[in-house]
Amino acid sequence: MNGLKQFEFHAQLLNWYDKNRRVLPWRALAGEVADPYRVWLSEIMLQQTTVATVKSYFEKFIEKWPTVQHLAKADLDDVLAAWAGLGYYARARNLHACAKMVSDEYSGVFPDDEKLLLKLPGIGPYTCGAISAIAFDKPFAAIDGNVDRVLSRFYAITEPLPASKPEIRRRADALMQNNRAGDFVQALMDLGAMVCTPRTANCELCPLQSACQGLALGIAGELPKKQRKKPRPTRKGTAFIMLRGDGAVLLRKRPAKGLLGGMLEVPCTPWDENQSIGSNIVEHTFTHFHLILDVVKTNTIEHAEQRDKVSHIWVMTDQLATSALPTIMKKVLVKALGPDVFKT
DNA sequence: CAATCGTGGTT
DNA sequence: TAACCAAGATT
Repeated sequence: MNGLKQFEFHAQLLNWYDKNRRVLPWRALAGEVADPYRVWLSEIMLQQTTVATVKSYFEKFIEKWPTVQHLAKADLDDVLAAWAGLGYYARARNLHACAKMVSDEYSGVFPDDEKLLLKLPGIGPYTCGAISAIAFDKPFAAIDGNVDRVLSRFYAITEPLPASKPEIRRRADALMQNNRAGDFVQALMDLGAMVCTPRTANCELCPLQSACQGLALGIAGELPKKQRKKPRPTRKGTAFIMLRGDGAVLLRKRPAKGLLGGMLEVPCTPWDENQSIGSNIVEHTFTHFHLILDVVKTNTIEHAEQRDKVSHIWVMTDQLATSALPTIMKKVLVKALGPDVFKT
């Protein structure tokens, strides 16, 4: 970007954004400033999660809890139940904790100071920047996976992620201007989502093509470089289905933190790599391991009582659809009770 | 810094 | 089809 005439990155990208504006439930109309509550809620949901998946959850949350105060007053179990299926359940726990802090310490008004935003649970560097720019129109960068990719290509950054993060951060900060900060950060992400995509750079469609260093060097499609991820081990276990005479099924609550923290589960043996199991199985892939569970019906409660008795609860099967059950446990229950148990 | 933490879709 | 990816945060 040191040619005779500096490439107008900002203007070119915003022009493209205006012509390709996407309508999303949480996005304000042109010229309007968004509601910080909706921006925050959507940004938390969108962490490592696709737009298509988030839409229905966002609408459900807004309907159930129209303001941050409503959410603050909710029971965590209800928030977890509404979040069920969306994954990364620490987000739901932090969401609720953050709502309470905003409600109690900031009178229900999200602070527009980035240092204060960063202190709130679940708000890290990306989400802080996104809220600052989108909700408060402040010139703070919001660097997500899209921005990593777009800027790695535009500046031909060949150092692999995450080592290249500091350079990407410097580049992104340098691009921010006071004018239309929220639109600009969303435009950069939209460009990565719609044009400069992971497998295909689509440079012929890009408003930045004339100044893209990756394109000029013919390496845009190869960037950003990343280090390979470790292979996932396979763990196994047995899930015990216990049905009561009235049609209730025995569940238990998982510990408040860690994997599926605070969510409900069918009582299980521990999940180990060396368990031997039967053949009535369901499979599920988590971020860092693959799981195979054998689903066994039993009448003896001893299996469940090996661990914490206090957390066990009986749930009527017609209530399962609105319970805080993660996807793996829905698979287990469908395997044991049939697909109709989650029909509304 | 590297590991942990879900799920569904795409190639 | 196995790998990769998605508007990351936390420890």
